[in-house]
Amino acid sequence: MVRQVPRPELADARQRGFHNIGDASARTGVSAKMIRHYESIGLIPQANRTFAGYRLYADADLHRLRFIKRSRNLGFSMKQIETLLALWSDQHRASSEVKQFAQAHAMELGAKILEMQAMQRTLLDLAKHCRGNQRPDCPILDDLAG
Amino acid sequence: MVRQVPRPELADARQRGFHNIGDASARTGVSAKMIRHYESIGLIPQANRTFAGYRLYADADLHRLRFIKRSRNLGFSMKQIETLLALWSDQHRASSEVKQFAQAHAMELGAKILEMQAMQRTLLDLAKHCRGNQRPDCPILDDLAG
DNA sequence: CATTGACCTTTCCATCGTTGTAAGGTTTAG
DNA sequence: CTAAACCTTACAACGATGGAAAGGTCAATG
Repeated sequence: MVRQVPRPELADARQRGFHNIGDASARTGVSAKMIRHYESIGLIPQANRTFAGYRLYADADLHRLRFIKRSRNLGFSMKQIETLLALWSDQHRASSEVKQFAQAHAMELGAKILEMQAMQRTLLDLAKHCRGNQRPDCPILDDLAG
Repeated sequence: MVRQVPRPELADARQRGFHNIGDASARTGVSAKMIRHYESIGLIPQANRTFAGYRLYADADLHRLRFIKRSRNLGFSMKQIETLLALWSDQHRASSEVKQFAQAHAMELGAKILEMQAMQRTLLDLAKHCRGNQRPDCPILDDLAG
């Protein structure tokens, strides 16, 4: 009676095209830490495990992780990425929906940019009026003080 | 034997020009919550108290709170504000020190602005190539998917 | 076969600035 | 006297990430 392999070991899984979390991290640029985190908040499905408890990722999972990574690079929040992922997997959604979503985010970014530019302008303006010498009098602090 | 007033009551303190935390908040735009927080992290000195434990603020304290508020509005971090407050109360520091500090922060802001502008450009570019109609095909998601 | 080092696991904590909540004491106006 | 509006502290949460601890597993050595 030949005993069956007692556990689907990691090496087996790898040969069948699965990746452990370190591999997945290296291939997607998402840290193992964050992969686990994304799983915990439901952004990616619960990973299959080896009998030893190691997470296993198929190529589709890596694909999803790269999608998340790219979205983060564009400044989308986790909540927004949740929406993007839903749109991505919804074959029937209208592209206008996605376009609107992207444009709305671009607007948000624009608002933040304007805000920061205003800060920067004020700062540079204050600095311009400051002698910047050895003397203590400084319009920058004077302005902050009101 | 005339009993002395057992506690310096709030009303008394108010008449002597002190403000309770709600007052201070209203007059500075800093929430009571944050005033307490700033005290806990040492950004402002521990407030005097009435015998009942209510915090009391003098005008100088309000001044300091407004300084903090304005600095926050310019995007300085708490740590940076700590430095600014130190510079503010240092009568002997050179104005060049303050100017450099302000300019350094302006540079930081500039870097973040560039980053967000790049995100925005990419997003708008993607959106431009998306039809935005009833059909499901969408270059935005295609790009995010890689 | 034993050890070692590189991996993996979970759990907890920290960051930063701000807000919310809960449970209780104080003041003030009616 | 009571109710509303204040105040107090202590704790938790947000969003995204990193770090550390304590322990199990795997692969390649000796």
